[in-house]
Amino acid sequence: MNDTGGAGTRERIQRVALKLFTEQGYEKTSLREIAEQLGVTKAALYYHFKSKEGLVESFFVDRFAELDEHIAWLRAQPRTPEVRREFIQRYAGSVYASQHHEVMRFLENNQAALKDMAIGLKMRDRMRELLDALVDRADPLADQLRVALGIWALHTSWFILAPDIPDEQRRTAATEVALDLVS
Amino acid sequence: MNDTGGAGTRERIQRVALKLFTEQGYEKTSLREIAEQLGVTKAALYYHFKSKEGLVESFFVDRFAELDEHIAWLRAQPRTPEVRREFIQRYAGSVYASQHHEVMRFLENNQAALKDMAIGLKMRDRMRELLDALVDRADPLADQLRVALGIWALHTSWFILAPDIPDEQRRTAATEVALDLVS
DNA sequence: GTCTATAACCGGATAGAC
DNA sequence: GTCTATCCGGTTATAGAC
Repeated sequence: MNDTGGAGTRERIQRVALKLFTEQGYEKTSLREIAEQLGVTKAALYYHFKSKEGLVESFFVDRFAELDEHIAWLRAQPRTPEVRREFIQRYAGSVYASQHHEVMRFLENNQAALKDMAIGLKMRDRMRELLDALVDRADPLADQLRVALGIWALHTSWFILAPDIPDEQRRTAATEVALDLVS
Repeated sequence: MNDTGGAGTRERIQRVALKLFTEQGYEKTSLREIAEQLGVTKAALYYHFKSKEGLVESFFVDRFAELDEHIAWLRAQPRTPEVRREFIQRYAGSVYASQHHEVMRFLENNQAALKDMAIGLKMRDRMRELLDALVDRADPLADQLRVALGIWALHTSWFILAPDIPDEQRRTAATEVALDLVS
C-alpha cells in the first residue's frame, strides 16, 4: 500500500508524534515540526486527526482496552498479596509488549499538558480504579503507597536507571522490586 | 515595607508563579496571567527576573544548598543500609520543612519544560550524585531501583495518595515505606 | 488524500516614559 | 519600581484548490 516501511500515513504520524512529544514535550513540539519530519504538510495531519489533542487521544485507545482487561480480571479476585503478585507478572508482560511503555513514558513526561485534556482525566481515573482493585482503601496507608510504587516501578524502570542497561535486566529488576512491594 | 502581607514584590511573584506553574503547567501559564493575578504588569516581572526561565531558576537556589549538604554528609559515610536509613530520616525532615516539597511537585509536573533548561540539567545531576552517594553502581540493579524509589516515595507521597489525608499521616507512611526500601 | 495560503491569535521580551 | 506601547515570531486551525 505504501513504500515507507509498510506503515500507513496515519501510523507514521502517530509514531513520530509520540516520539517527539515524549522527547521534547507536548507543548514544545509543533505540528509543523512533526509534518516536516515526515515530509508532509501540517494540513495533512489535520486530515488524519481532528487536532493536536486528538493525536494524543489516539495513543491511548489500545492502552485503555488493555487496562480495562486487567481491572476486570482483578475485580473477579480477592485483594490478597498472591493476587497482586500474579497481577504484577501479567502487567509486566503488557508493559513490555506493545507500545504501553512508550505511552507511559509520554504520560510521565507530560503530566502538565495532560492535566486539562479529557483523556488525561480518564487515564487518572483508570489508574485509580486499578489501585482500588488491588488494595482496600481501609488498608494501612503505607501498604497503599507500596502498591502504587510497585506499579510505578514498572512504568519508570527505563528512565530512572542508567541508560546503558539492557531491557531484559531492567525488566527483571523492576519486576523483582514490584513483587516485593505488593507482597 | 509593604502592605501586601509583609512579603516583598519579588517574593509575592515567586509564590504565585510557583503555584500557577505547578497547577497549570509551566508552558500554559503566561507571564501576563501571573502579573494579572498580582495586580501588576508583565513589565514589572521583568524588573525582578530576567526572564520566565529565570523565575524558575530562583525557585531552586535554596534547594541546591540543601541538597549539597545532604550529599556532602553522605560522602563522609560508608554506603550501608544504616546510613541510608539515617539519611531518609534527615531527608524527610527537609522535604517537609521549607518549600522543598512544592518545588519537587513543580519538578515532577514539568519534566518536559525543564528538559532543556540549564537548571533542569543541574537538578538531574544533583539527584544522580545523591543516588551515587547512597548506593554503589556495582550493587544489584534491584537495590539501586529500590533506593531511587525510596527517595521518590518521599517526593510523591502527597499526590499519589488520596487528597483528604492529613500531612502528618502522609509523612509517616512515606517515611516507613522509604526506610523499608533502602534497607 | 494532500497541498497552498491565510486567518486569528497569543506568547515572551524590550524600549522608554513617569 | 512600575507603567504603556509595541515588536516579532510562532501557534492551531480552516478554506478551498488540485
